[in-house]
Amino acid sequence: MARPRSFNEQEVLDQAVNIFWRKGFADTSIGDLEEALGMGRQSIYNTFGDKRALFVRALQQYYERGSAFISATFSGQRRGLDSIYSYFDAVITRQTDSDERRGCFLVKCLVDHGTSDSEVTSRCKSNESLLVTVFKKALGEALEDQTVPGTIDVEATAMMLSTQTYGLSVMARSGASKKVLKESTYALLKQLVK
Amino acid sequence: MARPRSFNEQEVLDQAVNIFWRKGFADTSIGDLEEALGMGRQSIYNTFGDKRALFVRALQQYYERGSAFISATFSGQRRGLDSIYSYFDAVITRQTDSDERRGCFLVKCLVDHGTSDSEVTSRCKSNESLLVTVFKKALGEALEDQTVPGTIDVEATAMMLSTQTYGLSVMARSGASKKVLKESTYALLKQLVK
DNA sequence: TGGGTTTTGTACCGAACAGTCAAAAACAAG
DNA sequence: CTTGTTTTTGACTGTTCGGTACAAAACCCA
Repeated sequence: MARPRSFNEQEVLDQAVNIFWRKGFADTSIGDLEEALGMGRQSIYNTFGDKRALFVRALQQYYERGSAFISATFSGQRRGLDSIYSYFDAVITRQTDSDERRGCFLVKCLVDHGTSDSEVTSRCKSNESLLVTVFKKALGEALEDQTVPGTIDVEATAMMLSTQTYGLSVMARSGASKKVLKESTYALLKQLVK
Repeated sequence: MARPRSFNEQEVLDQAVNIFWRKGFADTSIGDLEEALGMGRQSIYNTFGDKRALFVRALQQYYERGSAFISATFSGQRRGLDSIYSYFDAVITRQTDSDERRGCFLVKCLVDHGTSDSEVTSRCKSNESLLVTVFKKALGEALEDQTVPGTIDVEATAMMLSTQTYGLSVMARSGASKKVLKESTYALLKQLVK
């Protein structure tokens, strides 16, 4: 009945994440978006509303993929300390495999917009609490398996591992190599082993 | 011989840090700076050159103060694990004592500008290597005192503690309370004790 | 092939931006 | 008080910004 769209919405949102990640929200102009998304100005406004709404959509897509990734990593065959190891391995690989997209987009948004932007903080909080939850689950399993000392504070340790995840993102952003990040992470996890 | 300045340069730079920290570089207009710094537009351009130069000066001042703070903390009477504990205590207090200035300005700049801005990254790198250096020194002392296991990898552990410092800054930015940050940090440091 | 609907390209708008210019104001020294 | 130097004030400029209006183009269905 009508002219079909010449773009795929999810692919476009991926490109939006890319450019917002690289330049930040304020420094990304509509012209930049036209070029990066490969669509005209009016199509952008038709599809997403305005620059801000497009940003939130992009952030949402990134968040959903990240959550799925976390859930998948912690619900495979691995359990306990193993799942924690493999999660950090995957995170480090993800965060160092591209020269431009270093770190975590959620961390960038969080640091960018601080506590004032509820659209940003709500997604970051959700991500964080998911992370704490899966860490607690894995630590609980490790306690069952007796691979960690029975004296650890599960809640605080899960928080600490989340903090380390944030730290890795900043480290990656500052250009740290995969090797350094892995050694640093192993130095942490080795201390956990019983 | 001439009209004296009506402002103190260091105080003005502090205010510049404040507003750049709160709004980010791109979102801070010259008008915002006039208001925050309490000086006219032409005075800003006379004194600092342009917006970018002012930003770099502000960053530099923040960096110098931070470095002095780190050096001071690790050259007091405390040594070994004690100095590491007191450093994290001080960091956590600094990063949570104000509702607006949460986290670390260097981390914000690093995440903001990524690896592309050499003026930013050089200061962050300097800060990071200073931190790694003092952590290594403290861990070396702890080894002498036999308060940590002889098996630890000093280099990797120092890196890991720096990563944790970055992580704390992001956590603080996301609104974590002083209590949570302390518990999380203690969960980490307790694992280090022999 | 032609009508109806949606997408797309182009031109455009007021606002806000970083930065400049010139004149006025404030001081120190004689 | 006058002179010389610097800071300050405020108006101004060209550019870029996010967003809009409108018409042309592309497509589906009949």
